[in-house]
Amino acid sequence: MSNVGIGELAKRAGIAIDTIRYYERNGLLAPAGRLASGYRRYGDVEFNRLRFILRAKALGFSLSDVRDLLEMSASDDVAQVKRSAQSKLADIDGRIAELQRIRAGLQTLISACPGHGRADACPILNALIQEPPP
Amino acid sequence: MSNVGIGELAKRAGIAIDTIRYYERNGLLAPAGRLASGYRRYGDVEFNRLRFILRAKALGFSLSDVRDLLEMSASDDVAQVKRSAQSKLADIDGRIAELQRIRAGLQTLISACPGHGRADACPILNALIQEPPP
DNA sequence: ATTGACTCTGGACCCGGGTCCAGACTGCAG
DNA sequence: CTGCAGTCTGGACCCGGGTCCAGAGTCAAT
Repeated sequence: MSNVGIGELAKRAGIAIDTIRYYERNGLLAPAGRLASGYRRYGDVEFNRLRFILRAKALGFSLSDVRDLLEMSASDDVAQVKRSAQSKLADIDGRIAELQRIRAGLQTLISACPGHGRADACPILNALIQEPPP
Repeated sequence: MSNVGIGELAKRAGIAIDTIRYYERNGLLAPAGRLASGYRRYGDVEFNRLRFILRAKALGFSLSDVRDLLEMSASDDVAQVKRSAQSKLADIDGRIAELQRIRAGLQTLISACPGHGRADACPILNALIQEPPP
């Protein structure tokens, strides 16, 4: 199958060529080999690895998280992978809770704001002006 | 009251001096005046404005959002402020929904993962390997 | 008057995650 | 063989939101 150049790989993955080279520089995705000319060649293994990277990123992992995941998967350390996923889940829960806290504050202010009149009657502005920052 | 220097203002606001100067460079907070020496002086107005900035940031507004809010509040355009807050609320809702989608995907994988055994039996790794990135 | 703490400026640097560029070289179709 | 698209490298640059630094000048307490 495969054995494609960087342009084709980028096209198949739906990302920019530069991004692939960026991932390579950062130790996430090395080409399967090179032509005598130096042109990178990629096979199915690399394509799947790249999809792994993109998928993990979409799940909220940073590139260095992804690097860790790839290392763990290479080392067959399933327990570690699971722990990492759990820790990422807790992280995401924290982010959701924080956003919900912010949302509630904003919603309260919006509900109380008449939407017209003088600025000093606007609870949104007043809250920003008067409440202590956290 | 007040009429303090930048160090005192930073201390009262609980942020770094450099951050105040950074906000000034970015048009968010100018000092009330300067001494002949060039030293910045700040009064209550500036202190409140700084708290506004910090509070708005904590509500999920970017610095350029905050700049807009400050301009709106200066122009007494309450309707505009309310619309901006509503739009920020929608934005936050979107971020929450996205995180919940991610969370659900992750949770499913974690539940299905035995946490031991070979890597190819781990649904977390398999999902990352096999599913198409979005 | 001296000293130590404070402040000034302009600019460099950090992080993550890319994006873009120039100048040289290569691969492939016609 | 020519011509053009593709690729190579190293490095610069972008974003937001700061952070740090050097060298010079200043304030206030003793």
